Amino acid sequence: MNQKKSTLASVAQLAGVSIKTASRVVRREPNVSASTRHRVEEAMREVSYRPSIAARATVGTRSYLIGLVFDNPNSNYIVDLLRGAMHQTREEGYHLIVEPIRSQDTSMIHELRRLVVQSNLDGIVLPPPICDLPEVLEVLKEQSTPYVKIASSESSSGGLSVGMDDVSAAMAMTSHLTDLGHTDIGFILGRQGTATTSRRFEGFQRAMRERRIAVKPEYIYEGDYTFKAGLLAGEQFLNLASPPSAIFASNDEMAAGVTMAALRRNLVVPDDISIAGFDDSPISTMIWPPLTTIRQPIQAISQKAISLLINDLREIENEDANPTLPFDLIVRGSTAPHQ
Amino acid sequence: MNQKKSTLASVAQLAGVSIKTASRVVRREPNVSASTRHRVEEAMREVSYRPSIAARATVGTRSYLIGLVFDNPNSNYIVDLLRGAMHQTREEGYHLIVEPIRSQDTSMIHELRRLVVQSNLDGIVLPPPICDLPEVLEVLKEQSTPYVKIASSESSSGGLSVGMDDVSAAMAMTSHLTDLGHTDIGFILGRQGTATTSRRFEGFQRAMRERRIAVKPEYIYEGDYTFKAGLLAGEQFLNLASPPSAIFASNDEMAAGVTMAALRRNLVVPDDISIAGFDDSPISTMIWPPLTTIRQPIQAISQKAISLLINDLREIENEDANPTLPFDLIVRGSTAPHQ
DNA sequence: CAGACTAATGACAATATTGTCATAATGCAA
DNA sequence: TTGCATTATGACAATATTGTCATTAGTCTG
Repeated sequence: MNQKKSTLASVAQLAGVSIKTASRVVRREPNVSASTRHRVEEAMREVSYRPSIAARATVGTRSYLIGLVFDNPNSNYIVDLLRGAMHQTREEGYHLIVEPIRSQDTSMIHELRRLVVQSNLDGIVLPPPICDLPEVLEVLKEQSTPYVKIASSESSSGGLSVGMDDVSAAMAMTSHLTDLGHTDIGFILGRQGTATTSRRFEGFQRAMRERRIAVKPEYIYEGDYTFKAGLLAGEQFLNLASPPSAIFASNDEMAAGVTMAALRRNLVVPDDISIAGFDDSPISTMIWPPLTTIRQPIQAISQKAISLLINDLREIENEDANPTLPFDLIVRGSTAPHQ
Repeated sequence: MNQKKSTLASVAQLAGVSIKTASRVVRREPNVSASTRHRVEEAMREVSYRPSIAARATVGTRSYLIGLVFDNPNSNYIVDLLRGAMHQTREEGYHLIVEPIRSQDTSMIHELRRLVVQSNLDGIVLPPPICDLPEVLEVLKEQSTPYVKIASSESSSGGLSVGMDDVSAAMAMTSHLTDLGHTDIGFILGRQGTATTSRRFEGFQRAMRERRIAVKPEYIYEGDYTFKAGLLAGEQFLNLASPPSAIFASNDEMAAGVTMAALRRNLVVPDDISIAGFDDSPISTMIWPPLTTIRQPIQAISQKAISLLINDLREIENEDANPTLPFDLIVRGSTAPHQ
């Protein structure tokens, strides 16, 4: 049983240096000779040293704690976000504190403040829709807690936001459909007022404009990201005198709804109609045929957010280039050449 | 700006007692006179005192940290579990550390041990399927870290498990169907070897036996909890010379698959065939008609688990009564009287 | 080679809390 | 009132780490 405690003191003793010097090596501070650094690192490996967050936090400078608050009905999104964030925090020797908060709740702001000051968070990750609440940003500025927003609407002021290039992704999907020969393409919007849906719609429109294909008003449906909205949209489109030959829904739930609508009319997907989704949510492979869709790099996004928070938020702060991460266009069975 | 630090020292000074006495009041230790206790509590309120977890953890007795590890493909389940666990930990003045682990990964055990010893966890919650891994339980016993399992299979040895009474729930659903006049009921099993599916099947069988209704072998299908399995099961059942008039799938994804199979044959649910699911997952209301299903009290279960871990694990340990929490039978549009 | 500067290292205090042990106050029986 | 037991309280050490400042070693410049 060589569980031997693994404290900085034991490392220092083993390496024959002072505790402080050992600390310097651990924290990658300058002014340590190469040889001692080497010796200490060896000792660290020997006793498999891991710094105690508790003690670090006690002394008070850094807490080595990153917060992640969420209030989002979409569990898959949250879990992916969590996975990425946890991986990165662990990588950097930090820990993650996760807190669910309810956006509308009046006591929310109060709880948020408590979380931030009591746990002495080094930073906080704000996924949508929380990242678009001005009062939240207010509190964080007031407490001067660094934060990174995830996929926020560009209008929301202040702070860095990391996300995906929704416009390009929607353009890519639209191009995929036009490349297959489709020109009559229906588009289903998501919930009104969300940043993502307007960006996705913009991408669709821009791609269509580039190809000089007119977008008919009756081919636009205002949905709300639900399966049912997709079902209704599908029925409405298919009832038209000249229905579209392809439908691009701005998320997978709605695309699944369209699929069901098509099925009800005994249409064969993708032979009779192509259907495209967005998000690569689990439902996209749970239905038949599986959906052609866009995969968001959610884990990568939250990793990036954490990494920014821990490492180089300061430097980047001034240049307001919100980093975007690459997406994947996933072609599955729901899209095919226009016949 | 009366942010004034709020340490135990400040509380003690304000109350005119020693730090130690203030600590005693905070920790509800005995041997404090009513008057001083009162005075200290007043002072705590005054400076809105909150103990520093960091310092507590440093000194080493209790860490006030509870761990929750997970490795589960079902995001909704995890998020619900998280919600309940977080609520309860917050309630009790503890914090929650969440870590994703991969059951099959060889380094998993090592990481788990690291988590437990490094963070000095006061306890850990083990959801399925992790709760059924003997080596995990081994590590925890070795480190003498208390743990509570969630919905473990009864065969898995040692430790308390809190969950739902799957048998009764399946019986309730079966009764619901027989009460509607159905006697030819198809049952779709989940993944082979999981504790839940065998319990649900047992409930189905028991209810049928009680009503003296024979269960035909061709009405049993071995699925694996996926949408596709449900689709295949549905097709197989509906191809039978005398197809069942109701189908009870042991989760909602499969029930959704059955619904799609019925739809493909232009059958009307629930008029032509009743379909029942299990779990009340989001898909149950995303399809049409919405599924009659069983709601697991997931949040309540994880709350209970945390509460047990923190408060009264010791006392209960000996009596091996694994607590079960009440479920809900949710009747929606997918079941109707037999015609 | 002296002087000055820089790099490398360590001693010690500080952090917020809890555990141990000692001391003071109180209650009660003889 | 004395003696004893119990209750209430506090002084002090311990926890693992980081920050401050001082000291030593090493290097460069003239």
